[in-house]
Amino acid sequence: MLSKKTKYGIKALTYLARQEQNVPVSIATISEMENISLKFLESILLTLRKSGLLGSKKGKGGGYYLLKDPNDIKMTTVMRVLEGPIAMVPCVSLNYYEKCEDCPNEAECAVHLLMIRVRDSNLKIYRETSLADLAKY
Amino acid sequence: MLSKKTKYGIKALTYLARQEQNVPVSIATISEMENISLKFLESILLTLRKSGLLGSKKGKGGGYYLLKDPNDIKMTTVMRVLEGPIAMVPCVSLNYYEKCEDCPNEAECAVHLLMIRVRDSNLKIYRETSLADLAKY
DNA sequence: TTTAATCCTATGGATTTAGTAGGGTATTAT
DNA sequence: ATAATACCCTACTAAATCCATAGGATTAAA
Repeated sequence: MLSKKTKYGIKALTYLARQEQNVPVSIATISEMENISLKFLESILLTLRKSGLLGSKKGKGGGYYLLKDPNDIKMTTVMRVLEGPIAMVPCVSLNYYEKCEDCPNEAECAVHLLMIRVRDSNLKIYRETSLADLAKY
Repeated sequence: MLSKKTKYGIKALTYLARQEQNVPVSIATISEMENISLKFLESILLTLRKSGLLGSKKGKGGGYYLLKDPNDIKMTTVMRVLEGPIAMVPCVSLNYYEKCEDCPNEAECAVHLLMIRVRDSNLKIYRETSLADLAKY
């Protein structure tokens, strides 16, 4: 299951990508428009800012804004920041590989084999999908 | 992340599929060969039996065995039984559809759009992969 | 009748999730 | 300057899920 954190994070990013101009949007605005708990959203946007996807401006008229063109924000990045590794098991993770304790031979492991296929296909989708693609609709 | 339940379940099914003859194999045997906690495996095999994938034989010389040819056991079935719905959000689930409370319009929802793509590609993989495919290696 | 196996229920610790609460700090418009 | 606005940070919690264990009941073969 996708966590609400990720779900809300994607919604917020899309909302920002849909703005005509890239001016700061307040948390409160996004919270209202996308029906997301304000405080929870606050923590999510903080994560996104720390990851380098968003910039922020304090004070009156402040808020969050995208740091890059939506076409250049791939969903691989977004998913990794919000949801964590894309692989469903550590033994097929590209960035966070870990050997399974119980598994003597990865080459013969059915789970390993299956999950490599799943990882590759998901990776393909996330790589081919940008924030701009999702914001279009 | 894939749950251990699913991971162990797939391993157990593969172990059974790799047997020369389809005779009952005890929980203890599978547990040892695949390094899975016996009691946990027990509950998993019970689930698989209740779902109709496995048959069981009680008493001495008893154990679990596949009810169908491994070629006819698709991973869609296995994943749904062990891990639950394949969709990452209920609003794109074929079998367990649920509308999102917060989302006024699915057609414009970025999460919805993205997760449909993910669902479709995963579904394709699970449909095209049988237990026999995984047991080959 | 003994032994070996599944069947079933319950329980508990650990971890994660999805928030909530409350205050602190920085910036900007006026 | 100062009030208003918005970001920043920490801590807490209720609920759910995950992983596993325990113990007994039931069944069937030798």
